Amino acid sequence: MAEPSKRNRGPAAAAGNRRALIDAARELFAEQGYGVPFSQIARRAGVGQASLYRHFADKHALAVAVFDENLADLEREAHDLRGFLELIVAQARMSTSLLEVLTAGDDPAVSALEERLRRVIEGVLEHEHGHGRIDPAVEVDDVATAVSMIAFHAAFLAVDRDADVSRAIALVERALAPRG
Amino acid sequence: MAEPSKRNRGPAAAAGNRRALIDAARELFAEQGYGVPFSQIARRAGVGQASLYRHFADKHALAVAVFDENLADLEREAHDLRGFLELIVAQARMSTSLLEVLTAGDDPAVSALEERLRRVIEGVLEHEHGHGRIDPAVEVDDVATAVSMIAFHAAFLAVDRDADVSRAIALVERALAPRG
Amino acid sequence: MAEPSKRNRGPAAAAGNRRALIDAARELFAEQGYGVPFSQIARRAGVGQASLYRHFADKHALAVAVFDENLADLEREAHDLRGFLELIVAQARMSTSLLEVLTAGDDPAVSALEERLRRVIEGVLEHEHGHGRIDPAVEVDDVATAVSMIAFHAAFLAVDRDADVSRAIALVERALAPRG
Amino acid sequence: MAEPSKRNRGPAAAAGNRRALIDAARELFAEQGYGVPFSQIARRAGVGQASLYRHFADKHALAVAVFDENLADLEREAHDLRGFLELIVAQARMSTSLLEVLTAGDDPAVSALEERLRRVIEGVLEHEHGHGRIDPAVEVDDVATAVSMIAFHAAFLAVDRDADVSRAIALVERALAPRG
DNA sequence: GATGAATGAGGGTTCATTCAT
DNA sequence: CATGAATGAACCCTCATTCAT
Repeated sequence: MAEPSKRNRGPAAAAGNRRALIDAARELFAEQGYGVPFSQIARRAGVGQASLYRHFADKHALAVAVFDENLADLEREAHDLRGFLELIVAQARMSTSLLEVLTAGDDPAVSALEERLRRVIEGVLEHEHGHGRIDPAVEVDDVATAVSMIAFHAAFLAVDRDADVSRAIALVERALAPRG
Repeated sequence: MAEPSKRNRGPAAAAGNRRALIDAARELFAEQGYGVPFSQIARRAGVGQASLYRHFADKHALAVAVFDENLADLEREAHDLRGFLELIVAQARMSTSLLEVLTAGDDPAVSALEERLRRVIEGVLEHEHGHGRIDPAVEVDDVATAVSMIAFHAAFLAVDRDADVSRAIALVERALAPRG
Repeated sequence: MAEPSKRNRGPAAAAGNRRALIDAARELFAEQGYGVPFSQIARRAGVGQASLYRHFADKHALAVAVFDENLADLEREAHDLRGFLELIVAQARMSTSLLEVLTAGDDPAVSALEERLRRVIEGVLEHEHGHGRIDPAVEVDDVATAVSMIAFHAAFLAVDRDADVSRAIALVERALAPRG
Repeated sequence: MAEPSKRNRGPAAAAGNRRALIDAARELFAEQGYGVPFSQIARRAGVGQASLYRHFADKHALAVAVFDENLADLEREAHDLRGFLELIVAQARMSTSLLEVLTAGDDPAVSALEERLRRVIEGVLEHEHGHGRIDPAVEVDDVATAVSMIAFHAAFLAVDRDADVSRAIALVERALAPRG
């Protein structure tokens, strides 16, 4: 009675299932890395295994969906360089294992995400150029490279190394700073 | 007797087997990533599976052995900053999958390797301070962080993105350069 | 209203659905064998899965329906021995996978089909006895056995072995021919 | 103590395992058809699943091994036409599901088996031509076709239809008999 | 001490079937 | 009465690890 029983809640469950799957994937990728069993994601989401396959053809597709949400956060919240870098680092530390996924293969969905990331970087550059905190010669590709470096660094660090993260952010800021 | 067959060449083969295993592991990690089956490494080395276990308790131990040799190369060949960075990048691109292994867990063997890496960095710093290409305020930890960043970046890039690598090296050099 | 969409066209669609399902089943059994997923048959027919279940309780029932239509063709078109055998062979090569289904179990629906087949054979025998091309001692069961043999032979041959088929027909004709 | 325990009896078990697997396959193919789960064959043989894969890459390879033994029986025991046909029929009824396997694809191993079958047929033809029970014009291909027909017929019949089998043998004999 | 076959647990994937809409 | 998503059981296959020789 209390429990509406898990058995076939019908198509109405579809949207909720999708959300539960993405959330479960985000958690488990963070806890156990990208190698986490696909079946475990379904179990954590409280969803049948076949339903997982219906929503996401493979783990890659799930990773893309998680990254898509991360990117939406960036688009909404990142404006100045410092805030942008800190958000990137925070996301990388949460979604460690996604990074390796996004670099391999040439999924058009991934390319689209990269394009959106470049757009965010452009916004940051414009904002900072106005404030003189980034050298005028710095291009989008430079920042994109810096983002990649700092994200991987943060992702693969042991969890408790905040000092290292600050150091990395400082290095990037110095690399992009206006030159005498 | 007539045949010098593969079957049980006796203890004399031990050293050669160890070499063959490390070489096979290096190749296969590069070709197929860290996930390569243990059995395949033994086969490539031309060695029985149980012998692999005798020499290396698990894949982690093999990764450490490969990384140990990489470090020896660094100790022998790295002197100036540019050369050091280029060698780091080259190693990272060959032994991509090792990086993630080394960051997880706290194996004392890995800690020892990190200590040796710091020693190499110290040497580079001394060398460069004499030439004024690195800011005097830069510490070993700064370079260590930069190395981590650039190594991961190089490791996870698609194989043919040399331009990105150059850009990353330039960024690091700028971050470490003497400040006006 | 504007859209005559696929969604629930009401009871009127029932007959059309049945036809579409049988056609889809015939095609897919031919293309992929009897093992084709039930869901795929529904999709090819452009019908929901549950509707498939409403019309046919299981794959066996679908196979019977297809075979039923094959038999109607035989009843309509088969008169002389040669034409009969050629039609049998053609059907067997199209509906290969049905044969094994029909032989297993003792579905009364299948028995009814077998009875109809015997009736067709009787017609052929009468026709041929008049022309002296079949030995008077040949019984319906003899022809039924020959039909079974030639049908299986044709069904399991590689698709391009027409010579073998002709040879098989010739063998059957010789076996049934009047004896000196 | 009584039980030597199943756990890793070592390489010595290899030959015995191979035999057990072939025997189990023969039984299960007969009982449940070619669709029987691969895993079940391993269980029936009392062998780990991976060992099954070591010995036979797939079900097809197992079927070939079973058929290979059948053929050895034919080579040893078949001489006159009647005995040959009866043995073929008996084998087909035991190894029903193998027939469909052998007809699909173009495995060189299967081609070799077919060649051996032709050799057996040649022997039978020579033997019978001496006794005048087969028409001189009959070729190896004719008999091969007849064998295929009668084997499939026997294989797919319900188990208790001996009368049908006799009828089929009689038909083949008549088809091959000397003509007035 | 080296060998390589045996083991069985575990993950990926698919399918028949059910059921809320 | 049609729809199509949800379910979980079942199968295939691979792998790390052990152990008789």
